[in-house]
Amino acid sequence: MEHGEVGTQRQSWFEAQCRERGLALTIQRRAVFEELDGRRDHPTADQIYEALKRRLAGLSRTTIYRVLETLVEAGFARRVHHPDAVARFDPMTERHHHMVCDRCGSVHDVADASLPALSLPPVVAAGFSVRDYSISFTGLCPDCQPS
Amino acid sequence: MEHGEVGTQRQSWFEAQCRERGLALTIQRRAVFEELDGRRDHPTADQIYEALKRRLAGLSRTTIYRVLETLVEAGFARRVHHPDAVARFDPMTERHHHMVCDRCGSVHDVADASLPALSLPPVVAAGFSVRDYSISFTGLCPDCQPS
DNA sequence: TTGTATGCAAAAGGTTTGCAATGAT
DNA sequence: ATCATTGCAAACCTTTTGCATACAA
Repeated sequence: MEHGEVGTQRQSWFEAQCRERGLALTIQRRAVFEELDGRRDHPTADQIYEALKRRLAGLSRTTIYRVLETLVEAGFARRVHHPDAVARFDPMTERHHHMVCDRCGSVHDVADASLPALSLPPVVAAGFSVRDYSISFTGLCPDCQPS
Repeated sequence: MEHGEVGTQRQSWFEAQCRERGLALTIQRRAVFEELDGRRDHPTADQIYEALKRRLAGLSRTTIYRVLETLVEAGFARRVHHPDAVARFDPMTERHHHMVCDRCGSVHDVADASLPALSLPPVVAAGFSVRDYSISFTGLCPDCQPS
């Protein structure tokens, strides 16, 4: 399953995956996955919560934290590497890169096409096993450009 | 001034830089810089505090946060991009890369020599100005290898 | 002496935990 | 019916802020 599929397809895939792994399909899990998957802004737990609380009566922040943790453990999402002290989440689990704004902290996906074809061999330093890598570009986003 | 110089040389350089910029040379600033500069483990503010509190009677956590902020603003240190929700600091301001352990979160410097010579042209996507980049390798550190 | 930096206390965020109730299978 | 998951409340941890004091220049 790749990103770029329409929402319902991704959602069906998510549900099938959960059933396969014995993860209960709760309304909350469906909603958090759907919300995260539909965003490209690498939201925080609180942003997910704010986006869903109207729709899901009685929704708790605690649940958001726990569901996000579950999604990460199960490989449906990743934590974004970020300089600020707030956890941000990314629904893209395939290798890709980020542009992080030094001023506002926003995170943007970097289109692979704009990058030179990188095929970095994993660095196997003494005792490390390397699974993947990700490049963080730093600088200023469009909104933070000095005028 | 490059990393790898002996401590006292770095310290003199730091003090000269502060004078040049009109930054007051307090005992706390000296101590935080010295402590951070002497570590390769990308410590949190609290780890710096714990390391210094015996030596500096009455030292406050608040000061550590403020001094680290000052060091970052002045270009003496950087915030490390990290998936956890705690700020980590790095005394190496030159371009370099990291290996982040998926399990324990530890951050290790990746020796440039073990990397293919990268000379990535900055990605200038629509409206972004790119200042630098850093590669995060992910996987397991020696301590977290499955036996 | 002047103004910046520190320490304290308190507040503000962000995240985690215990436990009872709910809900998915 | 059973076990996992949720919601609540409270705790915990990290970071920030206001203000008076202390200290570097």
